[in-house]
Parts: sequence; C-alpha cells; structure tokens
Amino acid sequence: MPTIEDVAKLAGLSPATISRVINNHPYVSQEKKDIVAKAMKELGYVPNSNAQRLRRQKTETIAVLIQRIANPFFSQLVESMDIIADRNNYKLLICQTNNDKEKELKYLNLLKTKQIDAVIFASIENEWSIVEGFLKYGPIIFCNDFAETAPVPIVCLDQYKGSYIGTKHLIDRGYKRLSYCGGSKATCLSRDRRAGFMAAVKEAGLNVSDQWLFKDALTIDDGKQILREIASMDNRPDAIFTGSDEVAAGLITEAKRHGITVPNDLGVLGFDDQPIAELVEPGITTIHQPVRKIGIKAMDVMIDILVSKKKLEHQFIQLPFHLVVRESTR
Amino acid sequence: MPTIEDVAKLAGLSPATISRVINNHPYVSQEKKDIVAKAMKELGYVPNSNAQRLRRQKTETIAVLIQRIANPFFSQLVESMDIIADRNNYKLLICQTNNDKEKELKYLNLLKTKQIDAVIFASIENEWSIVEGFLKYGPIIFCNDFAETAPVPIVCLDQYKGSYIGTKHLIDRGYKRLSYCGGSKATCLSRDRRAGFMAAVKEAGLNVSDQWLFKDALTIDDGKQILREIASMDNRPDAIFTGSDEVAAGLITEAKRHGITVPNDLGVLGFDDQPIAELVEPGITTIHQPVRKIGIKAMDVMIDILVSKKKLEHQFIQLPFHLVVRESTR
DNA sequence: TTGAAAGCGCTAACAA
DNA sequence: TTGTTAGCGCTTTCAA
Repeated sequence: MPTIEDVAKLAGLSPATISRVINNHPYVSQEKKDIVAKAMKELGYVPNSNAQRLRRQKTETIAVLIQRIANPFFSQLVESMDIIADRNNYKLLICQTNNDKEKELKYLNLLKTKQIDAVIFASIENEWSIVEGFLKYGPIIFCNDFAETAPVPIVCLDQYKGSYIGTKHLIDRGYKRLSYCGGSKATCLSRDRRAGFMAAVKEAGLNVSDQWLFKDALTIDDGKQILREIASMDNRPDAIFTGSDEVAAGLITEAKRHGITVPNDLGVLGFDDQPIAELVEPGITTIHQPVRKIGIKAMDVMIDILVSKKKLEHQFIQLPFHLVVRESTR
Repeated sequence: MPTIEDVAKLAGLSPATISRVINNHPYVSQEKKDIVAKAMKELGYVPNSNAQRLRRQKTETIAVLIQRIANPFFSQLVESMDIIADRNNYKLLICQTNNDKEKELKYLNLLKTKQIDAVIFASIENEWSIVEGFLKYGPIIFCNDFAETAPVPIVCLDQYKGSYIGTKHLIDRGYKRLSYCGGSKATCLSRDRRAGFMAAVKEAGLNVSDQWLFKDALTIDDGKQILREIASMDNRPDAIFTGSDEVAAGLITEAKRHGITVPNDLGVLGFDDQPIAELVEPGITTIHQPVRKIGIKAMDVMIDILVSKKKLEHQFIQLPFHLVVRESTR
C-alpha cells in the first residue's frame, strides 16, 4: 500500500503538499496539484483513514441505537437516516441493543474509544443518569423514544396526542370495553402513549379492567398470544389498542381461528401504519407515524450539530401524525 | 482524555506494560496487572481505537453490502449476522447500495482506506471483473447472491432447485398458464431462479407467453401493478411465480379489487416465507428461505477466514430450503 | 506557496 | 518479566 510519503517522492514534493492537495487546502499551485494528482493515480494511492482519524480525532461515523433492525419501524428509520448521512459523507453504525442495557453501554463506549463521533438514540435502555456521562465524549440526541430530562435535542412524535386520537376513535365508534397493549419499559414513549389512552378513556367515563391491560407486546406472535388470552376471558373487551401493526396483525389473524369477528366482536387499532396494515384483512385502522420524516429530521439535526459545532441544548421537535381508518374498527 | 502514557505514569510503569495488560499478553505479573487495572480505572482510561487500528492495521469491522435495509429479507439477514459478529468482537458496517454501482464501489473503497477488514456481498451490482481488484485489500465472500466465477466462498441456496420445486407445485396443482416475475439484474440468483422455472415448465410441455414474463418486481406496489396488467389481458395466466412474498402480497390484495379470486382464478406463489405470508388472506404458498441460517453461516465462514487467516478459495455452501403450502394455490 | 518536523496514541521488536 | 524505542500514516504549525 502506497503512503503519502511514496506519493511525495514520486511527485518530487513534500508530504505536506500532498496532504494539502488531498484536503483541498488553499495556497497550492495548480501546477503542483496536477503533479500530485498524477502521482496519486499512478500509485493507486488512497489515504489511510485510521491515520487521518488518529490525527484529526474524528471518524465521520454516527452510531444509531435501535432495538432490532428486523423491526420494520427501525429499518425504515435507519434507511432514511442513512440517506442523509451518506449525502453529508457520514457513515452510519447501526447498533442493535436487543433491549440489553449492557450492549447499549458497550456501544456508547465506542464514543469513548473514538470509533464514532456521535450517537442517536432511537430506543433507550439505560437511565439518563447513566448515559449522561458520555456526553463529554461527543454529541448525543434522541429520536422516537427519549429521556425527558436530557439537555439535548429530541425529535419525536406527540405520543400522548397520538394515542388519545386513536382511543377517541374507538370510543366514537361505540366501543366501550377497551383493552390496551403497551411496551414493557418505563420509557417516556410508553408512558405518554399510555397516558393518552387513559385520558381518553377517563374522559368518556369508561372503565378498564386490569385484566385488559397487556404488557410486552411487540411482535406478531405476541398479538396472537394476546388474542388467545382474550378468547379465554369471561369478560372480554370489545376493542383493543395495540402498540404496533404487527401486534394488531397477529390479533386479527388469530381472531379468525377463534371465531371472533373483527371489527364487530373486537375492534383493533394498530400503530405505525406499516405496509402490513393494508395487506391483512380486514385492513388495520392505525396511527400513522411519519417514520422517514423522523429519521431525516433527526439526522439533519445531528449533521448540523457536527458541522457547525454548536452546543447541545434541550429542544423538542415534534412531528405531526394522523389516524388512518381502515376496516379493523367499525 | 487520558492516554496510555498517563496510565503508565500513574502506575509507575512503562507504556509497554500497560499495553500488555490491555491486550492480555502473557508474562505480566499479577501484581503489575492489578496496579495497571487500578490506574486505568482511576483515570477512566480507554484505549483509542484509531491508534490501535493504525498500529495493528486492523479494524475489527466487516462490511455487509445489501440493497436496502428496509427489505425484510436483508434486515433479517443482517440481524443474524450481527449476532455472530458481535459474539466474536467484530462490528458490522451495513452498506446500502440501493442498486447503485457507484455506491457499491464507494463502499468497497473502505477496504482500501482500511476502514473495514472484509466485505460480505449479500447483493451485488458490479461485475466481478471490477470487484476482483479489491481482493488484494481484504477478504471478500458472497452470501445469497453471487458472482459465479469468483474464487471465494459462496454461501447460498440452490435457486434453481427452489424455483423448480415451486413451479412444479403449481403444475401439479393443475395450473397450466404460468406467469413469472423476476428481478431485473443479470445476477446468478436471478438467472438460476428463472432457469428452474423454465425447466419445470418445459418438462411439463407448457407454453409461456412472453406477455406473462415480468421484470423488476420487488415491492408490494410492483405486485399490485402487475396484477393490474394481468387484469387487463385478454389472455390471462392462471398462476404466477413471484420473486418475493411482498410481490405476492401486492398481487393478492389487488386481485380482490379486480374480482380475481386467488387461488382459483389465479394461483400465487411467493418466495422467502416472510411473516407477511401467513398474515394475508389467502395465506401465501411460498418457498421458505432459511434467511437467518444463511446469515449465520456466512458470518461463520468470514470470521473463520479472518481469525485463521486462511486463504480464500472457491467454495459453494448450499443450504436447503423447502416449499410451504398455504392457500394462495389450489 | 512550499517544506521540515513534531506528534496523534498505540504496539512490538529488541534489549535488559 | 519489564522497559526503550521506533514507527504505523497522516495533519498542521512554524519557518522559509
């Protein structure tokens, strides 16, 4: 592998001048530029990134922390982020935490070891008090889920309003015995979403049996499982608010096997508006999240921080979202 | 940020000894080990990866080239690879080429610039003759799609057999007017898959109208579009072989709108066996690909190459797959 | 506009 | 078992 020194020798110039050409510094004569370009080409020279990184103390790499890449929400989010990052010559390091606090810390450590310049949390496992300490090694922002007290930019949706609107829809359609599936973690996202549901329920003067509150529902299989539980109840809910279209799809599929008719016996509300929502039958009434927009916005914010070196400050950027009515609710 | 030198000073030892402790070298007394550990902890020291990489000429990072992470096939593949990589202390750099030759080359260049140690192609855009030149910068293997003549390990499925089995199934169920959707690229995967289809068709003495051959079908929307084309034909096929469950799902959904009954008016065969296959109605008869197994196997092969520094050689590792019969075929 | 030289933080050959 | 030292390949200050 040729080094900058080899190029310098071949060009009859100093390494410094070669470096200037590589980095587009001003004050290099066109003549030398040409000579250098020729020499680089002849040798097939490419700068060694690790040497550059060591010297510059920058990696041009941003880590994105997510739960699982196979979750369509995250894969779409990451895809949109990648487009913006790439356009600005940043690379994305996709970090799957799998709901594991240790793994999250391991990834955060990349900031310390200078393997990444910054971190975007799209899901978070540890308490902010633990994450906080990493702020001195590089910028951190949130996107989607977040830690409320963090003094950093947060790009998200108004989960409270979202689930309020969805729940209100169920109530308006005459459902009275509402069930709720949420995540397991005590994150802001889960909390707000649940609060929105509860607010709408309370406002309508409805009662929610504890039996109808489900936790840890994320996948298609979780949805199926929940339906089986519902089927075995004496006191069944007549509608269910889920945290994702996958769960809703699982519920709908399994409902058919149990002779439960959606939307009449059971109204089902999804979340996300994934492609799957319009493929199952009945189509899933769901709360549309502008996934890609969140990804793009978050990456824009991060690039801006990195480029303009501006200080982090607490800031809430909330994007709008809306209800998509299909056939899984009356 | 403390450096190895700071630790050395605090511990009253040389940087070399600190380095030995970091890297678990033999011939360090337990006593010194303890002193060093204490000093590192006190300073909150972490080795600078870029310095290590520059010195060692290794990054412990493997690039995986895929089309799009939002494609469930690829996101599952990547997820399974990541588990194995992580277990061996390798990081994965996910590179979305978006079917763009230039982007692929850009990512390959990371090999030259020492930002990655190796490359796994899960989809390929450029000719092997172009990629070949990068072999001298690090190991390259294929997984899923591949370049046949490449003298490197290839982990894949027998696409020919797969589509043959699927097509045979359609024929056995009495379908006689078969349509085919394939990818657009002239890759080995596309070619073999098509050849398997053609072989089964020919064997059965059936005729395939050119009108029934579709290209570039990848997404749900592509499936819908194709169904619309079929609906407008005078001479309709009675079954269709698709390249993915997404396309199949699009076809099925759109068929309902056009009063075409699946599986009676039109048999639909998917590919992959994604979760979606059992959620749509009718469920999709499909060719199951052991995605995760491919990912795990490919990563095992790569890690082995990297660890044992063995030379690359042409080797075909084919994994089995099978037909899953649901309701989209008679 | 160019060059000399120091040093980013680490590892490993060699010496002790 | 430990230390000294020479780089890995690059950028940047300072001087010319």
